[in-house]
Amino acid sequence: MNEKSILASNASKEGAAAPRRGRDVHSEALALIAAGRVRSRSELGEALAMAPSSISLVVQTLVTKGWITESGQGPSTGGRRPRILAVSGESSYVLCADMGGRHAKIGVMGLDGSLQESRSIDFDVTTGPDEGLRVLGAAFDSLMAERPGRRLLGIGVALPGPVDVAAGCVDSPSRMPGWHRYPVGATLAARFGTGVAVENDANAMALGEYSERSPRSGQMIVIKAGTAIGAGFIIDGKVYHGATGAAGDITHVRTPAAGDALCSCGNRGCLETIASGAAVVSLLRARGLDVSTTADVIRLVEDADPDATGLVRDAGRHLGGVVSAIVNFFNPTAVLLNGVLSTLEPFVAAFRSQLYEGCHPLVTKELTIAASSLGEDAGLVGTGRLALQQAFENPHTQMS
Amino acid sequence: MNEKSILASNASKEGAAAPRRGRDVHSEALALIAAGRVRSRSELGEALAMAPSSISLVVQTLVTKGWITESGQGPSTGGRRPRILAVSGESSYVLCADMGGRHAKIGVMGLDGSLQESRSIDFDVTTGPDEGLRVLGAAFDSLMAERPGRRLLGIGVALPGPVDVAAGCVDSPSRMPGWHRYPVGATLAARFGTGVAVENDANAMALGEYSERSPRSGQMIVIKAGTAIGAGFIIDGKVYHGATGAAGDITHVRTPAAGDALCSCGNRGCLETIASGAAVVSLLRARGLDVSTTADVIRLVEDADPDATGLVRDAGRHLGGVVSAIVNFFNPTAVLLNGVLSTLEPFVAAFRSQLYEGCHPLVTKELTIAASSLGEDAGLVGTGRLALQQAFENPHTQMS
DNA sequence: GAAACTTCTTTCATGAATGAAAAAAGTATT
DNA sequence: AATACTTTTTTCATTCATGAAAGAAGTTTC
Repeated sequence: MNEKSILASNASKEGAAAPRRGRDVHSEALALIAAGRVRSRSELGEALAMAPSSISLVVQTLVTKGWITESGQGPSTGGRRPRILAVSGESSYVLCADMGGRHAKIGVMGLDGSLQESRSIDFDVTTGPDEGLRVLGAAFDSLMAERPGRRLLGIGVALPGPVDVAAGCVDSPSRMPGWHRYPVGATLAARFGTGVAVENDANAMALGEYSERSPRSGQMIVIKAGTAIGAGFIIDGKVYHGATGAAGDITHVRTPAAGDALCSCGNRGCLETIASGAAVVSLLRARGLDVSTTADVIRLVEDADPDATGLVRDAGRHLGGVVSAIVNFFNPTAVLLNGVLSTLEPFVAAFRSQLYEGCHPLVTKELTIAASSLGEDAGLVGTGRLALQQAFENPHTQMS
Repeated sequence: MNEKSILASNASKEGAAAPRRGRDVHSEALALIAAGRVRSRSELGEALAMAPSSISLVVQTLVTKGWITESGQGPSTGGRRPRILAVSGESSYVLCADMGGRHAKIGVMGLDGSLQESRSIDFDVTTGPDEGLRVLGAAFDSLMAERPGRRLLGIGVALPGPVDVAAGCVDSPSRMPGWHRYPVGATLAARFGTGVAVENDANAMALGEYSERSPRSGQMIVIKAGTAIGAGFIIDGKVYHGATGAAGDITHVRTPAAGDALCSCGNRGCLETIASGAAVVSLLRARGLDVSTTADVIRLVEDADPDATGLVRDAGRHLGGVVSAIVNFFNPTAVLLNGVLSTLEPFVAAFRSQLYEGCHPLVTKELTIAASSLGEDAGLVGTGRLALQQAFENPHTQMS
């Protein structure tokens, strides 16, 4: 009964018949057109790998529903000229947020998937969900107030803890007092009247990076190396969540170099106690330096402080050691580094070298190891994409 | 033009209209029935996640084409009794082989996925592919001679090295002189006139274990701990191969306890040098004990030899340490142990305990950690399944 | 033993996507 | 400018899979 009902609820949706499984052609078409990746029906046909006849029907419904319009003709390439398609709801947008421990980034993404605005706000996760979501809601309000007459289609939020995506909440977070199973998604959905996608911050970051890569295929691991360490894993274009949604935990892997240092998780010897930004800070303080945040460490390394540079290099090495085991087993197409530490060359270099040394040649042969291309906006882009995906799916919010 | 033609050849097949992309429902249904994984229409519906009505039609065509028959009724579970489905080509079979370094196992699998026979043959991988495949071919011949009038539908072979599944050969194996890119699949296909599936031994083992588990879902990692160490990873019911087909390498992960021991891969500090059966053998010899094979070690441990037991326990612990990093990241539903070492309680106990200690509770909460249920036949069952899958796919060899 | 569920299977009208062919709108060639 | 080719889009009958509802065959409860 259990299994069956789950299957049923997945398979059958809203009474419509036979939507091609796991694929809403209309959403995809809309996204492609909005992103400017296709301009005519025939290009859309190629992009979606569908028959021209089907494309014709899809475009027809999109036009009659008022989502797209035909806007003139394009240049001929030796035959009939294509009729240019464009989204009509150009003014619609989604809101996205990437919450950290001490501050958050919020942004606005257009239907084409472009991040139209990105700003930082003060945000203290330790004040609890009520206050936290109040602050976030107010920030969203001001973004919306700056866009009168434009429609909000959805919201995406990334949180720095284990996220239950289906329930839209965090589960047993280690540094988010009061947030355990607090209905973040439902709260925001009620406040703004739209769908809300909730995801882990590292996963969102991974999705963001993935969506910006040119051959959008393969398996990708994205490591967030900041004050804390996180990782996200993309397979088949989707975030891999694992059996209990806890996949991507890398920060509490035991590593010998960590010795007996006590970790926030209660265990000893976790990677976090030696390779995270927070770890470097406390190691530097132990050496008598006056640092209190990861940003201080960044400054020191940029000023070529030998102690700081050495510790950062060590951090990169230890991270590389742990990741190499995963890469060996997992054989991904790319490993990307993000987070503030990834802006430091010594860190990246040590990470890379450790990865090449610790992995089988067959695995590193065609492996891309690189620093993020999106930088601080990666998480925002990821949550934006999630929000768009959710907005396009199902009970289609009729556009203006 | 290039892109277009590729897309076209993918999308449009043999004039038929709208086959659900990348999926032949009839083959899958047949496979499920033959494998004994479903016994009735309704079970088939759950397994394929299709509507009962569709299943009805699929079964109808399979029956009229003579591939399956209804054979009586099953037990009721509180309602109408299911009508049992079974393949009609009961006499057809596939051959399978699991090649090791010093010997091989070969077997016969029926259409229902049951291993009808399993025997060991002498086989020395170092004699090279020509001789090796001659020996294997002869062994297959005798299995076939014992089954006159029955049809061979396909062959599955597992090899102890990195396998290029698409090409049907091994690529840069470390202990298989002369086998590099030798066309194993093509050679056997030409000799026996059937399709041949070639897979890595650990992957085959993983698939075998997977196919015998009750809720056939989730992500599963299977570790082969024998003279060497290998691992296979199943996701969505399929072997995960990674970007270059090298996924599952666990034996060359660096582990600090290994120190500077030189590994066969040319590197130092690999897990293999301390946690494999071969490693235990050489460590015992260094202590002056008279052992030469992993089987000797097994005997010693069964006789409660303290040295051997201690080293085996260490091996389990080190393996557990490496696997815990992977499990943390990957959050699978199950981790299974196979290989001769997995028959030793001290080994399994140490592995388990290390895994529980080294993993985040959120990950181990619902994690199954167990010794294999299939034992030595796991690889054989896996290759048999692969052979069946291949046989069912494509130009359907019309059954008798 | 009749009524009330359950489970399994089929019937039927419908939606989604298709291929084939034609139409529409160009460009290039004579 | 008439003809021949290209490219883009639509029309139409057809196939695949579906949901809803009914039918078939049991079990459980009162």
